[in-house]
Amino acid sequence: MTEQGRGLEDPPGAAFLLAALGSFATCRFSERAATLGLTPPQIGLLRAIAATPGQSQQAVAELLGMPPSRLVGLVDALADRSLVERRRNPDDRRLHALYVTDDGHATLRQVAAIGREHDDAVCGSLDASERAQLRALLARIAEDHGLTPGVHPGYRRL
Amino acid sequence: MTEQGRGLEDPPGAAFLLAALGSFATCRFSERAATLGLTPPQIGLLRAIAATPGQSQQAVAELLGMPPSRLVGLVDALADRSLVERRRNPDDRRLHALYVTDDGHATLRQVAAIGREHDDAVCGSLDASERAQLRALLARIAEDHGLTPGVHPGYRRL
DNA sequence: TATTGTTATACTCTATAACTATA
DNA sequence: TATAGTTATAGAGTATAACAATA
Repeated sequence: MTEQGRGLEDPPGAAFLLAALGSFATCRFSERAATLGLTPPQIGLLRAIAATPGQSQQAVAELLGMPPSRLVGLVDALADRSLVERRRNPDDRRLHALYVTDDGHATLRQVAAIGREHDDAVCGSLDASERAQLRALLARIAEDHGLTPGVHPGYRRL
Repeated sequence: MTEQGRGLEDPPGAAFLLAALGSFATCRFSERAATLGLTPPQIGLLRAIAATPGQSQQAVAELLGMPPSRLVGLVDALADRSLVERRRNPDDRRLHALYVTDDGHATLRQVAAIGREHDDAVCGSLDASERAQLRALLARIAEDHGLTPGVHPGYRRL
């Protein structure tokens, strides 16, 4: 998506810079994720399952703010690669509890590694104190708008 | 697009916060743009034409980093609403020079207004000095990566 | 009848490549 | 033949709604 803020010559506002750099960062992260054969949504789901193991697909879909039908394809892709597994609940066979496998946890460690590389690549021009400052400012904004920590808001409906 | 950075519980890195807040900001800006009947890409194009009047479609497409074929539909939409116009070059009738009309300039003033509202809504929890600090940090990162000032990078190929 | 997960369908956005008109 | 713009086609990603299985 291409979005403009103000004048091409005027100093852009913080919100426009946020949108532009966010798009840039997402694009770059997507490239790194591809080296693991994963897409950003797949990684988001894998991490969500690891954070809340044993939840139903509907519960995880709710946490991530996406329709359950979308989750199905994402879980399929991760399950095909044995990174997660669905376990039927014997007490209520409608429910599919989601778990990360050992392979999935190993992949999550690789994900953490590319996340650090990504962070260094994006914020390379800032020293440690500046990066902490940036993190603090961004975290304040995110909290102010009620964003779930660690969850990408995607383009969920309001 | 949904992207995860690190753990849902670990403090996310600055790059992840950037992606998450950028997506959030884009979504919110898109809503404001809709009140003008415009999409973010249309606004980006309108602003680009205003910044470089009389350029060919190919030149503007190059500036924005999109294929010329994509520009056609965007220009059509803006031209249908008389916000921009194509003027054929009599010396080389293949060229369509792009100009913003008076209506287009009036719309750009409305765009500037919603841009300010948007900036206030997104950064409302920061005081003026913090917002300036944030802008400075983000501008450094953007410059470090060679982003064209005032132009949203979209998802252009590398 | 209500709920979980799944599938089917349709729609939006975009890129690639073919096409036209001018040169 | 080469270039500017346009149109056609196809693919990715996603939401909505219909459906099947289970309660």
